[in-house]
Amino acid sequence: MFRPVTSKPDFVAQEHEILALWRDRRTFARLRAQNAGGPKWSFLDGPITANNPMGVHHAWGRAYKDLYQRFHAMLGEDQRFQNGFDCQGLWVEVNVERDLGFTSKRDIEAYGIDRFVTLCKQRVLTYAARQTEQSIRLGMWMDWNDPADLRRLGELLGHEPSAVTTIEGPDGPVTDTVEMLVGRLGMPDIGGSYFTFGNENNDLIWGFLAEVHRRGWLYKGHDTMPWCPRCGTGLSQMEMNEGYQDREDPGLTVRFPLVDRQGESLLVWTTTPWTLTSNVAAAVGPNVRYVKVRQGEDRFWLGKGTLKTALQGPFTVEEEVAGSELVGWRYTGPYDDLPAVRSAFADEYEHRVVLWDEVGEDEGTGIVHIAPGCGSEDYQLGKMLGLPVVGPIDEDGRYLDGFGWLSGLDAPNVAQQIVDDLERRGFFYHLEPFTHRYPHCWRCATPLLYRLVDEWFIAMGPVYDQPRETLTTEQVEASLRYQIMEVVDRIRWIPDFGSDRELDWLRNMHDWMISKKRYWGLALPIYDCGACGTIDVIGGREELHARAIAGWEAFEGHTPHRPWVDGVRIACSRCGAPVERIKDVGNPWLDAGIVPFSTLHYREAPDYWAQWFPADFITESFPGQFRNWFYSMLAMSTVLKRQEPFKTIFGYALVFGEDGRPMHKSWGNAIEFDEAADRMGVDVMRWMFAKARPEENILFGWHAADESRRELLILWNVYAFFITYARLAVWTPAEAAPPVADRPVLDRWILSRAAGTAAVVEDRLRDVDAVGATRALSAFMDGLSTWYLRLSRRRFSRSDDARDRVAAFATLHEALVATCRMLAPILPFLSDAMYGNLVTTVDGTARDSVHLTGWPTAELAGHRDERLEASMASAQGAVDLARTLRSIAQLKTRQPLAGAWLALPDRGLAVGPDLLRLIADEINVKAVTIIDDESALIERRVKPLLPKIGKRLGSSIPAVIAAARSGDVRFEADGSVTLAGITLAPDEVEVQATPRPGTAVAEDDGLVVVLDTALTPELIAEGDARELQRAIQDLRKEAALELDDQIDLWVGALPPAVATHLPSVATETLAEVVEGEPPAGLPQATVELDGGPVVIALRRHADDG
RNA sequence: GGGGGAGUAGCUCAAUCGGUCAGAGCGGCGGGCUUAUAUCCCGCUGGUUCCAGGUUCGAGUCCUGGCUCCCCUACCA
Repeated sequence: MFRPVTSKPDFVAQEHEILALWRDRRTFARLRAQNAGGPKWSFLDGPITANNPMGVHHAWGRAYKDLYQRFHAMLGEDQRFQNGFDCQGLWVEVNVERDLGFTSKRDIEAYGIDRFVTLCKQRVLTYAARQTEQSIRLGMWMDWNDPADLRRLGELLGHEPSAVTTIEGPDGPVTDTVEMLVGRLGMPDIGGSYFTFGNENNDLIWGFLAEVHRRGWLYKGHDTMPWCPRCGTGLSQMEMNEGYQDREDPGLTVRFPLVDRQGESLLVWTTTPWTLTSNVAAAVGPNVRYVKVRQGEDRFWLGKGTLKTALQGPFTVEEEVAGSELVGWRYTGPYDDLPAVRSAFADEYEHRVVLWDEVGEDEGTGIVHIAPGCGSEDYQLGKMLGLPVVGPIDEDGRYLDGFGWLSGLDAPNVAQQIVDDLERRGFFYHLEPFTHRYPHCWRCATPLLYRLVDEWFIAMGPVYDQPRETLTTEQVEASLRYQIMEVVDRIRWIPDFGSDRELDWLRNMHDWMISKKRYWGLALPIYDCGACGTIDVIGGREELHARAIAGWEAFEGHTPHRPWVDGVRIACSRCGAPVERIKDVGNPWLDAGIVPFSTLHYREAPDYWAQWFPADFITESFPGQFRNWFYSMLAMSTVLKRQEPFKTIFGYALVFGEDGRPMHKSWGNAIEFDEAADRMGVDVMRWMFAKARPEENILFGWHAADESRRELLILWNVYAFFITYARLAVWTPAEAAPPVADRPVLDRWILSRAAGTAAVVEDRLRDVDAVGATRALSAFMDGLSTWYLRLSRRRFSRSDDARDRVAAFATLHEALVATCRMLAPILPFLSDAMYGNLVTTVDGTARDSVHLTGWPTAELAGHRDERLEASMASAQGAVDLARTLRSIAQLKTRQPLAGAWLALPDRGLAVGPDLLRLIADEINVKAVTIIDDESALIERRVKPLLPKIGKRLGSSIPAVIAAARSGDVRFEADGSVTLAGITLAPDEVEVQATPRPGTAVAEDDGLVVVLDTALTPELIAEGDARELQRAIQDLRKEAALELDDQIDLWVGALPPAVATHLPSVATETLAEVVEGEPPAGLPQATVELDGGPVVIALRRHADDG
């Protein structure tokens, strides 16, 4: 017997029960064992940053991951399920700093890098544990560590990292120091999630960097780069994107007095007053005209096109020249007296005017302040012209020594002091706020500065100014970016615009800045010899050991992180001098990019790697990843193997609040994952996610969840109905049922629909189209509930025909089980809860989870009957039309009518007696008759199929359409038709029936229904009987009686014609009619019948008397 | 600043190769069915398909220009 089922399910509680079942029965482990050795489908998990609890935006992507892994598991495919965590990088550091109340890198160094790095590791372990729990709650089935183990390691790490401890692995216990166990997480002997801070991960990146160096693509760049003064680090091009914000800066116009032209000055505009200390030149444009203007005693030079905007007050133009005329003029800089400037200018340099193509007149004065120490374009220009460089600020954005009163001040905050100073010394001209887009640190929102730095880069190779297909092999060999593009071409991008985005990024990508002047991250294995300038790059831990000349003992036993690895020295490969590692750590996208190698055991098990590489599938949110994970994987895989790291990539957009804005705590539209899981349940969430169009942002909120839940409740109610009546009837699947071919048309229809849906959903999911899959599933569930079940209810509840009843139960059972299997990848909890009751409780030999069953397409295929499905669609259309007619005629569906007529479009459909009976029942008429186009009620109409004839007929189309509309048609013997003198072949038109004017009919796309609206006394009496029955059922419901309670019924005086129906009404309502007046106090009601009001009353029939 | 995409009902979105009447869901209003249903069905309401031109027998769809929004990209001083 099935377990009883409530009609008001608590999905959340049920999900927790299912989680417990999966755990107790080891369902996931059994699934993997079942599929072991099957065809491989390689999924690679993009690592989630283990730095905070998981958000609902993560849940969207992780729902996709789980959906497709479960689906492919149902196809019997063998998979890797390894979960991954991203661990290293500034985002973790920033949070640890915040916890400690630190404000600068000096705080970290004073605290101790070793303790700081340990805290970073602990934070990662803490949130890895938390995210693991949340992912389990989401229903994900992945290979990960017991969260308790991660927490224990984190705790031990804080106390005694070198203590030896033991952890349970898949093949037995593993013993090592705490620190090394943490470094070995995710390796085969320990199992579970991979962590990008792992030893193997770092080691393989070293190998990658050594290879890059071997090919000559690694270099140290001296340049001005965007710099975050709070984080004390440069930003790579990848990181620059998020942080552009509108910002108001001082728009300052200063005067640079000309040395050789007494009383004359250049006017120069800047939005970064702090860079004025570093001015070495003023640039003019070759195609810009310059004028000298007089204002009072002053003479100013500026671009002609900027006169109106740049100058304040009245002026007189005295002279006009080309930009080239100004070149070479010497001027006095505003900060020439500062010691740093004096020493930079020591070899006789003087400020002068230079020519630069980029100068324009859109903003400012047409004369550009050039400070090569404070801007990268300035730097390039300065390099070309041999200008001195004055770099004014340190890592924290403070002025260095040698800048007089400015030394020690925060550069971004000195604008007002500089203005005051310039004003006092006569350099000031005008100040006006200026709003522009300005880059900010993506991590801490601090406005960036441009700072002179040494950083490490991977060269991307030249960009050729020619179409890619015209490149020679030599050109491609010389340019990494084009090699990556070739790899991109071999990947399927979904949605397909992804490919263009990635190629666009690669075309515009500058050299990849991989260094960061921070603490927690990949230790770059670069050894830069101070003695001879040789650069050695170490390709792995073993190589480091072999080449170490000092410090190895102290390092041994530690993970390859700062500060421990910093103490190891090697001998320079050229001059033999002892060399230290550079202090920088690596760009964190290196960590994630190596994952297709490190997690697949590229180094220690090449055969295994070759089986799983490239991945068949990855999925991540598109925004951002083109230049991050996708890019780094592509770059590393191209360098190491010249091969695509994944074959298909599915991208999706962002999760927004229900109000269409990004989720933001202070806006009140943010929803935490845990809260969503507790209140809406994760299946509801997963259904929303699966239905959402991936290329659009999803608007996530409680109302959307309610809509989603309603859909699941429809299914649940079908299921609850089935269970209720199967229990009453004591039916189980063991009972022999008639062959499907012998079952009623509705049964054959719903099973055909199930078969068709399974095929469509499989096709859609294989094609990574969850939207298409959910649409097909929604349509199927709707048909199951509102058509199949609604029309079949009597067969379950009170059928006299035992054989028919068994057919109904068997059909609905099979349809529901098929539904569970089709829903399993999307709704793992609901589907398994229903399946458990539908199958496991009654069949001890069946698999005990829906997730262990295979995908059902093949099993259902025999049920498919597409012709029947099309005919049923017509029947449904006919019912809709009849309802419309009833509504217009104000005849309730309860009122029986004598008959209806039906005309079908000419589509070769067969609506046999079965379907006519079904339509008749549904619209409550005695009989439905098919009419043909000879009937007096309708006439034939021709619908020209425009897409077919349009090209052939051209301008005569309007006449053809007009003729078709007016019915001016000649039907030819061969089936062709003539309209407006033009003959159309049979396959160029569709012949439809349409109503002749003046009859009571409804029509839709050739389907015509005519309703006999005449009421006879017999029909009215029958309608009254139905009304009476409904009132009794209402009253039963009101009295809260059980479905199978017998009742005593009192009915007031009825007209004789209605009274004849009373016995059947009594049967329907399980009533025994009692004569006389009802006892007082019983539930009663008044029914408005055609013959007048009638009072009814009832009570539960006493069991024994 | 450069490049790309999108504008369809109050909201979220459909509309096949250019094809006859631009449709759903949600919302609102009215009605109906129902002892599976907090479901569902029917009807009504709601549209200058962003604007202006053009191509075509025919344009939501293609072309040109404009407006608005989004995304990508960018240190123009």
